[in-house]
Amino acid sequence: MNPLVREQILTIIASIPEGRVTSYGRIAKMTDGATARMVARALRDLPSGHELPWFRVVTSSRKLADHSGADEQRRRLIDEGIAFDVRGRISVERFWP
DNA sequence: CACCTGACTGTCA
DNA sequence: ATGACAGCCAGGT
Repeated sequence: MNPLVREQILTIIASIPEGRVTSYGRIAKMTDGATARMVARALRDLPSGHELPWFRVVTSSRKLADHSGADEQRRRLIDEGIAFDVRGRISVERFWP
């Protein structure tokens, strides 16, 4: 994918405040032409040891995306004060921007 | 080149 | 509310 767009995606994720989340689609719209799937791909391809708060990216339906790191993601979000309702959804007030 | 596969989404039954 | 589905499109086979 276009390296500039990739950089935009990572920069946006890096700026998500602690205790807040945002969706793949929202991030995509903030970039110059990326789609939600491209955001997902960019996250999947992250090297280990990076500093990005990847766990603050969730789906538009306010749930965690279906992937192998979902368990860790849930823990890390709970650790920073984000609550999940009985159906595994996050309150809209937690969304950023 | 054709076809398949997703860390997704908006729409609709 | 909930699930199915058609768009989506870069990468891999």
